[in-house]
Amino acid sequence: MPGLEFKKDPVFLPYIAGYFDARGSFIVDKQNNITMNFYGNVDFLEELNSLFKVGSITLTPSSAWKIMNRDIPKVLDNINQYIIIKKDQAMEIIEALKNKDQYISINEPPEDIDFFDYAEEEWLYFYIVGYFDGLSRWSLKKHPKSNEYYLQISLISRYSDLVILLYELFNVGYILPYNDKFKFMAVSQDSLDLIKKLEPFLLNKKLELEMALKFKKFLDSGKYKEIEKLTGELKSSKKQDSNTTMILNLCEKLFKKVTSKSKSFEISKSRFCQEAIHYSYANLDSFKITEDLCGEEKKNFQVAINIDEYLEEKIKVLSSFDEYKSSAIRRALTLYLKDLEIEKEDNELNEDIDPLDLLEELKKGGPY
DNA sequence: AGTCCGTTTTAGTCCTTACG
DNA sequence: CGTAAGGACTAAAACGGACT
Repeated sequence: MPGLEFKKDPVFLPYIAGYFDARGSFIVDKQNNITMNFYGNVDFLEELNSLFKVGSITLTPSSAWKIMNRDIPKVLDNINQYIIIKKDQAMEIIEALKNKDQYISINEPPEDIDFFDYAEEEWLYFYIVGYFDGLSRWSLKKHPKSNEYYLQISLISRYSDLVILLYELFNVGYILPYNDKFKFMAVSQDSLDLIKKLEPFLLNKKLELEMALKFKKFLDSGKYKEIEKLTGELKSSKKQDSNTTMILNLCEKLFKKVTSKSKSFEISKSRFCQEAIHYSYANLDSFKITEDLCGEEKKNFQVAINIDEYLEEKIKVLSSFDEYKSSAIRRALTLYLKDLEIEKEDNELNEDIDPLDLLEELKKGGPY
């Protein structure tokens, strides 16, 4: 079978449709602007961009090819007939662009889709390859007991049919339940067999493929030191250049407090956490004796905090009393919340301080 | 094998700004 | 002055290693 090329042909277009179903999205904003997004490897996205000659590439926070409004049909008309998961959305968008509808509503894709309905279609194979090229994850691992190295390729999807088709088409791996989804897994020999079959068709996972082939070569010749090096390279290549956002896990109790406080101050949760870090840094003695409010509770709630270099430094200092950055920040939040309560009581007694001024000050920069 | 949780990566939305 | 590019922000999903 011939390989895939960036061409508007009946092999490539179903592939792109599969890719879009896996790693694409339609977004309609408040001004009714429509955006069609593709996420993935920059080089791959740039190839797409130059093939269709519309849209633009953005690099932060993760690389994406964005096509807006009137440009969308130039891409969508090519692949619409092959789209399966986002079919309804695609039709909606096409209609809306034609009729210049006032309000566009995008519905979630169906919970369940019978992909075997398409089993007769010759293009389904390329659709699945595209889906795989978009959504699969590759990593080099070392078995903790036997110290054997292996390549692991996984793909998580809510559509069981799709996962089963992948498993049946390539005749490798196994399927596991993953929360309310399904996880296709191929490890060791299975994953090597899989990439051998898919090698000519992978356009987005070129880097991963290159790594995997190198890995196979080193494994065959027993060069384990080289494999170690490769594992490191793979990890660092995956790392984002500028990681300015950190995600903090909170228990429900603390999350609710942070949410309501930041709402009443009309600042973002991120900003509130920043304030807490600055505050704790300025009050180290009290910080040291403050407990993490979440303790052993499950930490299922997430808050995003934007980190600049100053904040980074302060977090480092705070977490030097603590095992983890996260628990240090949770303690900082606990302290800040407690002291805000006390401050509030004081202010009610002190008429010299205008609470509105205090709020303004907080919005500007807060008590560092 | 399965769970937990700190951390990283990906996805989705909003907002400012540049530009015609 | 409206539009869209692109960055900023938020949220969700997933990873990975520890532990059992």
